[in-house]
Amino acid sequence: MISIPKGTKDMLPSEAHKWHFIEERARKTAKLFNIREIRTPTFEHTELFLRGVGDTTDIVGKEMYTFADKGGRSMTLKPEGTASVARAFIENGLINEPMPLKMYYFTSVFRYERPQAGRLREHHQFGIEYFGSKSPSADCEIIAVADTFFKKLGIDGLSLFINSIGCRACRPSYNEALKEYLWGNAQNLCPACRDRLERNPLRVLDCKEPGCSKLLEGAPKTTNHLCVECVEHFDRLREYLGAIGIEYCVNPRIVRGLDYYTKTVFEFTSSHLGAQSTVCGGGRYDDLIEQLWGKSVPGAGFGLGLERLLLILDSMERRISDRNYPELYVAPVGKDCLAFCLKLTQSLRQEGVKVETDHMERSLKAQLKYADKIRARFVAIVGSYEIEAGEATVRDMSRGGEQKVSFAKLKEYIKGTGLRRHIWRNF
RNA sequence: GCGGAUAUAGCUUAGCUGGUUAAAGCGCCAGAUUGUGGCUCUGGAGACCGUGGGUUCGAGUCCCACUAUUCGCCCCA
Repeated sequence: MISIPKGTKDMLPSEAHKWHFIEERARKTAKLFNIREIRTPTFEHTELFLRGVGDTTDIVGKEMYTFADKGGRSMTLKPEGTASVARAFIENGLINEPMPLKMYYFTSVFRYERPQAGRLREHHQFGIEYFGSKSPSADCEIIAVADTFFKKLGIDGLSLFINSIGCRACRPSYNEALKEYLWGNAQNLCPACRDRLERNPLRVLDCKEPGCSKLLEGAPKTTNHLCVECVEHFDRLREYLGAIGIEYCVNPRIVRGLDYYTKTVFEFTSSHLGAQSTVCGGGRYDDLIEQLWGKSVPGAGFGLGLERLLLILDSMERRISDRNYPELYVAPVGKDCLAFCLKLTQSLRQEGVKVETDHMERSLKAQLKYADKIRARFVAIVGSYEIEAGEATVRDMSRGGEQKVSFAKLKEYIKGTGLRRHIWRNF
């Protein structure tokens, strides 16, 4: 038996409606903010991620699905969404669009890691990217997009943490201060952190080893070493978040694992998730486009994990009902009526009625049983009597009543009696 | 890459200190007379008990290895 690859999941028909629900709410949210969709390839030249995400990161260093194609080019399955969008922005001259340029995407993300609760080797993200604005109002709006989306889904128990990790101008001096502090106590650091100290000192900050955590309590904070510009940016972001009523908590320990972030970083965590509690993470990346292209264009965005979102919805026992039931089931009585029923079914579908009919050559009794299971609202029984009389015997499956309806008026009857149609449309 | 836990039908599980044809519920299929669902009843299909080796007269049960799953570490959504 060939099994599914480690860390991947099938999306089965019985849970399709949950994904559709999430995707629809995401698209509606994006529309509210005037954000348009972009789609980029599943794989890119490896070089893009080396330059964009940064080769000191764990993602690039040990988690990428990299392979040589038949032409000998090194390709990599997207380990995150932003680099691809940045590449598309540059390559398609989107700099000439009116700024800011706001885009959203759904994408598969691939990382070679050990799976655990809320972590897969292929997962899916809803993400947004804003290009062209260096104003903290853009950071604020990005956070508002995520917040609005969560509210639309009816999710609670979320916490928003924000931080500023500075920019090219002030980060080096912070790194120095941090290194100096940590060097004095290096014997208390875990081996991984001792290594990080040289390569990427910022990363020590979010280590959860007890020893490191304790040491970090007295460590210098990024927010105390920011340059004037970064301080102002962070202050204004907080002011704007306050103005639109989004609650947040400043957490100086938040450092994202992607090198392109500057100034603002943030994450939403959920109490409903296990150890991997971050459901949405993002921030500002003012140097990313320049690193890839040479020209400087500021940007900011977030990535939001859809599997984790689904875990939250499940653990909240928030029922997402599947209302995509057939409006009508056409039940042929005997094989002789099949051709007639196929024709009837086909013409009803052309008129926009959701119809199902028999493909299992079941008895009438079994067909009614089946119609009940698939929750068809009506059943049209079509036997030789009905064909002769020119009208179907229509059974209302929730009430139990039966009525003769001429074939020509079936659609009218089904649609007209569908009292719930109005409610369905609002869903 | 490193730890811990688990592995019996499609799903959830039972299987007592090793002992004959491995159970149950749900689900699936079919019937309970003549063309009618939900409830009930009856029957059926479906398991090389994760894989390989060992101990034993005898292994689903004990031992070892491997594999897979799962939770956690690192890191991330």
